[in-house]
Amino acid sequence: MPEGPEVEQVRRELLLLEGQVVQQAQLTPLALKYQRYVEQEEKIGLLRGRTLTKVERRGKYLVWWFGPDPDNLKVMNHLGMTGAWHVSGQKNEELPSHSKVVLDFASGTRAIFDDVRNFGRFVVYRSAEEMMTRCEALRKLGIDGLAVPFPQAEFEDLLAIPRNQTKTLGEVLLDQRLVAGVGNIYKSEALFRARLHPETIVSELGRQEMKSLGKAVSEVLCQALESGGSTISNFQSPTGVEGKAQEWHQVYAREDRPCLVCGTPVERLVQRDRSTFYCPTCQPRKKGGRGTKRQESAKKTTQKGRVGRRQRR
DNA sequence: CGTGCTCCCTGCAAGC
DNA sequence: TGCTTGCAGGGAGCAC
Repeated sequence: MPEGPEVEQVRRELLLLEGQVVQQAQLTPLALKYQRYVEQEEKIGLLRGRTLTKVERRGKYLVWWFGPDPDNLKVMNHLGMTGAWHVSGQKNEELPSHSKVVLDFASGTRAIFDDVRNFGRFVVYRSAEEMMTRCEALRKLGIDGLAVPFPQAEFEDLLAIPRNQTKTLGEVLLDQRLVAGVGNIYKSEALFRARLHPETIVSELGRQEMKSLGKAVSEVLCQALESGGSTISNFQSPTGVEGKAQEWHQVYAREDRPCLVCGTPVERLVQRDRSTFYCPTCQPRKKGGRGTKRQESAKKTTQKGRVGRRQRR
């Protein structure tokens, strides 16, 4: 699943499209089976004839800017779990099986948005203002986890606000209003690097621990970007470049396997329906920390690799 | 303002 | 072997 570093990787590979003019923008027949794209049917036509002036990343979102007016059309694009862009010069090739959006540029370049699980988004707005009004999540994003230097003071200020004080570290790190760009993989990796137990309550953190946490988040994300992102299960970059970040995952998806530092079996717990992997030895619970109340909602799993989940359908 | 719950999706691993 | 079940995941939208 693309997190901040993977989305940044995608952005960089889309940069070659900047300055190009859209000849045609279409939704695929498959896309029109979903309400979220039917809503875009009319607006996507507005892209024709526009120049793509910029592709920027905000957290895990890509924002596509279309000119000529700098405050002209904007596209909010989220890759969700399985969204991927394919860029090529071939227009006669068969589309990937879950393609949703096809952008043809005057240069002959074609960009295809393919999204297997359909959790991604591609939403056209008439202006930046409309986008920021309509897309609350984008408006509320916290600091960018990939920012260099990492804004540590701002990070600590955000941790100090009331809604964050009572959360566990595992919960708060996934909140895009704190650090935008952190996902489930780098959440576990950052906690491991900071040697902090995922059930630690934010208010229990000392100055030094907040510093380690910010540093760990920043380092994990930046290192992932340098390695070209994690190529895991369903993430693919536009040009098929394979990331190497998964090669240094210390705890993620390593339940029951020995910690690479101390050999203790890695454990997994579930927080807000998301798995968190950690080493119980390297990331000990805080001494004297209360926090026992929290264990109810963050139950440790009993079966290997399976979690009891709510029933659906 | 906040929290917590449900839903969106489909490939595929696990279980029978 | 072949079928069914349900997990994986981030975010939107809703009720309260």
